[in-house]
Amino acid sequence: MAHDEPQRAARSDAQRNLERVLRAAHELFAERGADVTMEEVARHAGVGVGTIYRRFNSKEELLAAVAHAACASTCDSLRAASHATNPIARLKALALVQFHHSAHAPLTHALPPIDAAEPEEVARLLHELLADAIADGQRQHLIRDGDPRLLAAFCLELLSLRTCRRLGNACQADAETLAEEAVRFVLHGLSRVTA
Amino acid sequence: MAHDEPQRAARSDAQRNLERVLRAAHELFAERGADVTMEEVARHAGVGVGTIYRRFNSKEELLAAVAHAACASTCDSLRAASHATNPIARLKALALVQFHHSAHAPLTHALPPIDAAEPEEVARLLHELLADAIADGQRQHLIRDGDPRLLAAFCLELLSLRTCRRLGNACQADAETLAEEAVRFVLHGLSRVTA
Amino acid sequence: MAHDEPQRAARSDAQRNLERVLRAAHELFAERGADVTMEEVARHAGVGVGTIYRRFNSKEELLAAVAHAACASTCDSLRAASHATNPIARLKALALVQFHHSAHAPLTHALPPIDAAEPEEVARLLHELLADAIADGQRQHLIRDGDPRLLAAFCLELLSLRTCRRLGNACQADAETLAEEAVRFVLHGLSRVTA
Amino acid sequence: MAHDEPQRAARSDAQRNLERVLRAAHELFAERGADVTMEEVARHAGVGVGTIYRRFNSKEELLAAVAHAACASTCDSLRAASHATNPIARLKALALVQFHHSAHAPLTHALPPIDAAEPEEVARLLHELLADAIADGQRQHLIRDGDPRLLAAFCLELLSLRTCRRLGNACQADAETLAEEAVRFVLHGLSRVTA
DNA sequence: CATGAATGAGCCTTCATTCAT
DNA sequence: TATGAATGAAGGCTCATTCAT
Repeated sequence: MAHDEPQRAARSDAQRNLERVLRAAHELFAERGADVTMEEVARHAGVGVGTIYRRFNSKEELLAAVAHAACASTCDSLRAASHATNPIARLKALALVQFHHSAHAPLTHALPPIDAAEPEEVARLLHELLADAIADGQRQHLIRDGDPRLLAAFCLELLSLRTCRRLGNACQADAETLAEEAVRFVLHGLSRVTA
Repeated sequence: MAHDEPQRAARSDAQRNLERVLRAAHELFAERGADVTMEEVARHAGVGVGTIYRRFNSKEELLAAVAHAACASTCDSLRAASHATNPIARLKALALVQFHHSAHAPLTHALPPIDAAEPEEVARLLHELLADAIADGQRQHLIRDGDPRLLAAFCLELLSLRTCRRLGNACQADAETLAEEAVRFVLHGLSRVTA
Repeated sequence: MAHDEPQRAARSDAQRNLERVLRAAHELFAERGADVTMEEVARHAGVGVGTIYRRFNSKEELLAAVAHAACASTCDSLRAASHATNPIARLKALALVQFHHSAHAPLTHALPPIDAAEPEEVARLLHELLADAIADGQRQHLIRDGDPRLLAAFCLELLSLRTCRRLGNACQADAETLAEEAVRFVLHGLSRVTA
Repeated sequence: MAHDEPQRAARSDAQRNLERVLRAAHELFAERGADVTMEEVARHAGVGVGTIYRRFNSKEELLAAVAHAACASTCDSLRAASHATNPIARLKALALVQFHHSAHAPLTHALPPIDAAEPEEVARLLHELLADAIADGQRQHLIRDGDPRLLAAFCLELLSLRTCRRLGNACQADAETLAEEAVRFVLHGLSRVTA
């Protein structure tokens, strides 16, 4: 037991390094996409490049791992958001998840097709849950008619941080305000036009 | 005049090469952004790298030229689209321009800030014209209330080829159909909800 | 302290590589000027090109560094040579410094104007010290009359390794012998012609 | 005969082009050495690159031709200068030839060893004639003792335009004045020290 | 013959990856 | 196990040379 201490310490050190690497990689890749140097990631994480290559066999693997973590986090949020029973509330909650997930756009965009399965799966799931909510809303006559999958897709598109950034350039509002406006616009777009 | 022939012949050949280079560069940059090799562009155009460098001093200049051409084309379309007097028709026409202009997204995204002025100017103009159309529509009670600039921004975002490509993955329709659906969604979102 | 060893070992290895690079670069640049390939320098130093670029941001910087080292070495020699009190002895010593410094002629010639400040400063200093020695000699009636700056310039010109190499082609003597002959010629040229 | 006219005109045109190319190449190479672009030479000569390649199979050949012309000119001057009977006058005349020949230094410096035979032959001849003059002067007790070949070599070195340019930086005199000073210095260096 | 557009080998430089310490 | 120096393949760019007009 006594001689376990240093090992455990070493292990926790390694664990901490792994986390630092992932955090650093996430920040940089999410901000600037794939054209960030491994050296830069290492520096940002406060380790040497070798330390990264001990855990990840290539830059691609690191990208995939970071994307995986982001997707896992989004999935947690999705599970929580899909519990609401009211279709409109569910729709709002899911939209908010999409809004935050889109913050990693440059990251998922940078993935090579072979590694893009998971982010696409997340997008697929998000889209499915959104379509379900819309279909429910249609059944309850809260939302206008139309292919739910298509309507859901439009909603997703409208609710990305990237979008909000561009709006910030054209208009005069902060991201959060714009997000709310976007949800409102979407809901209006989905609302029934009564007569 | 007769002795002009060879010169003009040489020039027309060069002209054709220039066009091939621009076309090749446009296709590749618009598809995959800036991380396309000059060698690749040259191969795609059926010329050597030197031929490209005879016309463009750097990859950056080539990118800028291609972006310029795309912007000029979009401007032509904008002029044509902004003639419609009916606000809704104008809105549809402008939306279609945006739809096609967005096909170059990775290209304009790849431009260094210094060269991004023109694409941003086009985006600004597109946005302004759309906002004008929306404001007109509001005055004629054809479009619901709300900041025209904000509403216009949402419309733009929704009408990109990129968006349509993603929708193509999730749904079962070709790009043109999706574009029409998107316009319809947007118009519904802008329509007055008559109690 | 014990755990400093590996770091210091790594550092000393790197240090040795740096020295090898500088030595290789010096030899090649001094011999053939700037049109030596970085690959060639690397091969000559027994390293990869990347190793050079780790220390020097560009070929120009490498050139500048090599030139700086050569100038520093010359400055040391100058300090030592300028201590002699006898003007003739001082003149001889300085002439020898010039003789050795001129071995790097193609190197300093290859520097871009922006980096040429230091070599020019060395040349200026050498010239100034030589002119001082000549002026002293004139005051003591050991050297014939004439503008000391001009006479000094002639001396410098006559005392270059490059010159000696050419003499070696035309005559039948080694460089050192020729250097001595050159000093003798110079001194004779500077000597007072006593009617 | 009538139909000879255009041919002769064409031929004289070609002749004129050849001269222009040689003159342009001479000016540029003599000023900046071998790192002048063929395109630059062509532009300077007012022709296309193809016209140069019609006469010279390579840049190297052009360099050699330009060097040949310069050497031939120098040889003419040498022949004229070597007629003087007075050794001192002959020495001065030859020194002046060297002074002007050295104006092409960067050009001859740029020649690859294989083509350097002729310039070296000129240098050899110049050196030989100078040594002869010195030997004559020694026989007539006008010049101090010493190996004539060695003394001649020193004279040559001292009398280059390149030298004069550098002196111009350090002192305050134009090239011609400096040349005269150099000759004076050389003659003083060669003069007999009586007693 | 003249032209100058096209070619492509080769140079400088970057960066993912490896490996000695 | 962590470090960061070393490696070298690959990309941007230049320029001697060729060739269609």
